[in-house]
Amino acid sequence: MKVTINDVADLSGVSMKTVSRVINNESSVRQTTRDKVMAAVKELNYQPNLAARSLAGSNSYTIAYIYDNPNAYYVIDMQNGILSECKKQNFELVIHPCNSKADNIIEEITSMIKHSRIAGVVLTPPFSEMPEITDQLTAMGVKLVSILSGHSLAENHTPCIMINDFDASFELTKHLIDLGHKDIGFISGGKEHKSTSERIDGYKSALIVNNISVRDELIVDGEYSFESGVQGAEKLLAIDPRPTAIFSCNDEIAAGALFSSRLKNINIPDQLSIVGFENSPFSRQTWPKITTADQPNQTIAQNATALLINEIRGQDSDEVCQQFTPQLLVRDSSASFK
Amino acid sequence: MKVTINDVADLSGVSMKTVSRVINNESSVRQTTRDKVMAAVKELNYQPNLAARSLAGSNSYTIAYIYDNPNAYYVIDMQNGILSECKKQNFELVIHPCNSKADNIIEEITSMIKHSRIAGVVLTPPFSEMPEITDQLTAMGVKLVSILSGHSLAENHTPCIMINDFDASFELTKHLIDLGHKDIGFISGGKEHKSTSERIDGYKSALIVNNISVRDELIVDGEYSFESGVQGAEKLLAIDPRPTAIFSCNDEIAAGALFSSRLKNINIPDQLSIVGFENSPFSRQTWPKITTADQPNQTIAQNATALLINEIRGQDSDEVCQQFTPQLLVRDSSASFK
DNA sequence: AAGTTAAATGACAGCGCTGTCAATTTTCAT
DNA sequence: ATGAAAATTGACAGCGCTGTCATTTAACTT
Repeated sequence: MKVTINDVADLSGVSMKTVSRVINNESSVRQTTRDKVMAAVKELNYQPNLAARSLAGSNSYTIAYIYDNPNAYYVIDMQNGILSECKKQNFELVIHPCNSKADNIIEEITSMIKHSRIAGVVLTPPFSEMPEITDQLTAMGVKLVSILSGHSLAENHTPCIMINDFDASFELTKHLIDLGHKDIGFISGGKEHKSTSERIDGYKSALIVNNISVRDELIVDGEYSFESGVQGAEKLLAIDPRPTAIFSCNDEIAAGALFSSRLKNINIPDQLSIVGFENSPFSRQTWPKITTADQPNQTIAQNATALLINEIRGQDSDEVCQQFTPQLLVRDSSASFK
Repeated sequence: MKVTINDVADLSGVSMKTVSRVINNESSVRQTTRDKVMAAVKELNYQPNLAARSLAGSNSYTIAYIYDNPNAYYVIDMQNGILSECKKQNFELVIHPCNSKADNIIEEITSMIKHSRIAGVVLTPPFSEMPEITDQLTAMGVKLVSILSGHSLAENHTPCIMINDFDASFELTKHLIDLGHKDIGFISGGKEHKSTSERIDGYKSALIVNNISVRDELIVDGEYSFESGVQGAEKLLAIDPRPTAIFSCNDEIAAGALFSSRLKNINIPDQLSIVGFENSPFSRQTWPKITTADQPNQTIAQNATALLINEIRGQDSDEVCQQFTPQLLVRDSSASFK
């Protein structure tokens, strides 16, 4: 029934150890031997036992996705991307949701990594932006790949994927400007997220480049929630003359802003344009649908995983970092200013 | 550095084997011994090595969560529940998202189960309601636990958790009736879901019990989406005299109905009551917040996993099936009819 | 051709745990 | 108290593989 390395060894007439060498693609096996073994592997449809392998060997074939994110859509996308690459490369995935604010968080993570013999970790914000975590992991000899927000591709040695929120935000703002808007409000996300500051900077930069002065009263603090969008819009729409467009730091905020405008009988997009960010399902479940920036999370996760596995395998590739820029997705919540 | 079963055995003064028994919660270990061992486990912070365990044992300690569900919130909740029980019982989890409508779905699942040496599977709709899947799995000797919608606790031998959508729906409808509503519209979910018919039946039953006649024109077909809620409400609100309350088959539909009502300047809840179902984050991100039925998915998943692991361990418990009834959660979208 | 070095292969222990079965202790009836 | 049955515990082999190191074989020397 189940084929072991010994069966392969017997059939090909070599020792168990040599089969092991072939399986692991080690050097110093004669080509003729290698062929013999491979033939036997095929014939018996042999698949190495992962448990035995990781028990005996020092290296593991398991990676972990450690996250703390209230956004279920995001997590699922990431998870699916990671999973598809794992499947391709014969790695296993352990998922580990946890609370980044717990005070024993470092201990929790390290113990979990030791326990499950994790070879590498995929990190998303906020963990990817917490040096105490990344340093600790690196010190433990665990490989990692970080997914984070940023626009200057730092001289990073550890693999990472950068989301260029700055440029995307710039484009989104430019889209509004191109439509004729000059008084553009901004509802920000939580300050603790790097993506928030990146998006604010992109917004400001687009204004400046287009000779529109940045007015601080048009930028209201908020957090990544519907409620915050409602309140932010409330504030912005009380300004006289009121802004003709609102840039919301993400789609949830945009949905809140949309709601708030509806309450005031302000027609979207005729009297007010609203844009979001992320292309989350939220942005499609409103009416009108929200213009946003599309961030291909699943692809990002998959690429990140490929980078990580490369690193684990010790195959040095020239490409350790990648950058993604979310793309402008024009829908129905933005229109030209008349 | 790393603690093994031998360290625990030494510290507690028993044999390795006895520690193993305690870890695996086997019977025939004296309570005093068990306590001693547990104390040592705590002190050393021992965690069994999963690889060794599955290598040594004939049975595996890995379960799979196989799902096909577009609702990210649901999946995350389930996943967290399963994970927490796995952690408690020292099991591993493999997650396997897939498309229930693919034509090679059975083969995909069976091959995955063989390859990953899965001992048991957690199934949610639609898989839990597909006999071709459950039969195949059972035939393979894989233990399983099903989570599904239903109100008659069948004489089932395979473990399952039933969501009593019928009773919950009854309660929700009764809530509206108690508020004085008589003309209660119903926007249904997709017919392919058993939960839809259960919820319709509960609604009808509550009407009948309260001597309100069931009017078919008040029940509109739909599916589990925001858009469907918008359209369903559109239809219902065109009826003259229009219903004074709308029962939406889930929260997304309710959010759509809410939106649609706003457009027509119908004030919620003063002029129209709306209730949803599920207590998904959706129901909290609207304004007003939606009255709904709370379904504790995480707890459900955790209990289901406990049932499954019990079954895998061969510990026959009297309780193979459990029933959960989502609880009425009154919020701001329902009010008495004046 | 004999000696030397490098390449290829194999023998064996052991990773940390569980299954089997035998040894020990406890329990209970006589 | 005494023996038999039952409950509890332990000794030991081995799961399938890789690491180490010894051994064999091939490939060069001069």
